[in-house]
Amino acid sequence: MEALSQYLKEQLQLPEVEAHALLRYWQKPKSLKRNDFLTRQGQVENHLYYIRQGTLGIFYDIEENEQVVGFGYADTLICSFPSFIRNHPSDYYIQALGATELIGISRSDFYRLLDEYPRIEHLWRQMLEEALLGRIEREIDLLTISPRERIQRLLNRSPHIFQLIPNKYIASYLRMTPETLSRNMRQP
Amino acid sequence: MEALSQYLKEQLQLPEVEAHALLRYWQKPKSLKRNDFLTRQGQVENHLYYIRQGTLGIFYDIEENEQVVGFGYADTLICSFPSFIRNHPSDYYIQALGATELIGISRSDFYRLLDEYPRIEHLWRQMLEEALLGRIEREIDLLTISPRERIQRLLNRSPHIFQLIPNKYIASYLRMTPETLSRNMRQP
DNA sequence: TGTAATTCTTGATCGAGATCAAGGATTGAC
DNA sequence: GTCAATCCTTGATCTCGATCAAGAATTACA
Repeated sequence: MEALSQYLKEQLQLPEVEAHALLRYWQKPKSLKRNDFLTRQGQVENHLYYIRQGTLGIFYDIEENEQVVGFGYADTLICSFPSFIRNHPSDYYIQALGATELIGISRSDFYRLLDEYPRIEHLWRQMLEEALLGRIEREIDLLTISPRERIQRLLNRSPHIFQLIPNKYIASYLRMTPETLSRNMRQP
Repeated sequence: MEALSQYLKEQLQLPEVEAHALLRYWQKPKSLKRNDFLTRQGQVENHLYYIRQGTLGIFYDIEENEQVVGFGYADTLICSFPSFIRNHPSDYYIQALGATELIGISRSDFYRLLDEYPRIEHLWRQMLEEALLGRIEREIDLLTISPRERIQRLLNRSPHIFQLIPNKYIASYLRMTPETLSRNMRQP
């Protein structure tokens, strides 16, 4: 709980009162082993999670293939966003890539807090803006034609991913095969 | 102004008082001819625009190629989002694809209104959530391997685009050449 | 309306990345 | 710590979409 509290107050500049209100509800701890599902396809995502430790992958089955669309790692938030927002069954599934520990807040609690505390909504708005900017970056990554350039962009933007995540997932995330990633990682 | 007012009140459910406050500031009309720039690369995006009529393209130069990353059409909002949010020079440029008429609100006015009216911030938060969901859809579109499937997804999600926008732009948007788009539009 | 510019289509060729395959290196589970 | 499973690498081949080209259709604008 410490890390989240610090994250809210220092990183996100949320005042004490609001941080306290948020933290009261943010306490549904969950432990996952490698390959355990946090969220399954078809299931409604009722929680927003904060990752205490470990790494997770967000997957989407596309034309019968498992496609990686994102990762989660310590001290960030994760959920099947469309499902959480829309309260609909999730097209995505989220799986632990190693031993993982999370805490969650329910959608109803979360949205109640947004309505109750304008500063929390303000914070959430800012986080959404950031998330949107991230997605826009990601879109350019995906549109970049050469595999080598795509790798380079990810290396620049998120070098830590290469430490945390097995290459085969990164390859899928970068819209290429593990072979292509391997061949292009050697000599830059 | 009519259309925007109606859009705010009916589509977005914004109460009279807030709609009125927003509209007071939202009045910087602009007319563009085909190929005119709304926003140039390197220029800071200081306005958020509402498109009264016409169509626009959002472009990004990627590996020396002009890449289409989005479109704008009547009764929607448009701007170089990262530049508008971050107050930094824009990597994107926005160009009219035909005669276009817009009205804009300045960033400073807009953010002042967000701070002043929680309901406007609430509305903006909801719009950001929607925009984020749209981007997530778009990501899946881009990850879809077969050109034919990518076309199909866009046809399902935004059939109107095919009426409004010349195919060569759509091809770029769908990460393929005009030739490939043409060849795959004939027999489904 | 007429004409020039642009866009769309169809064909032929080419090449980058996918696929298939197999040996070697890491990793994880007990 | 051991052994099995998983992951990474390297090579050979193949395939789909890009590229190049040229003619037809459409659109823009005076």
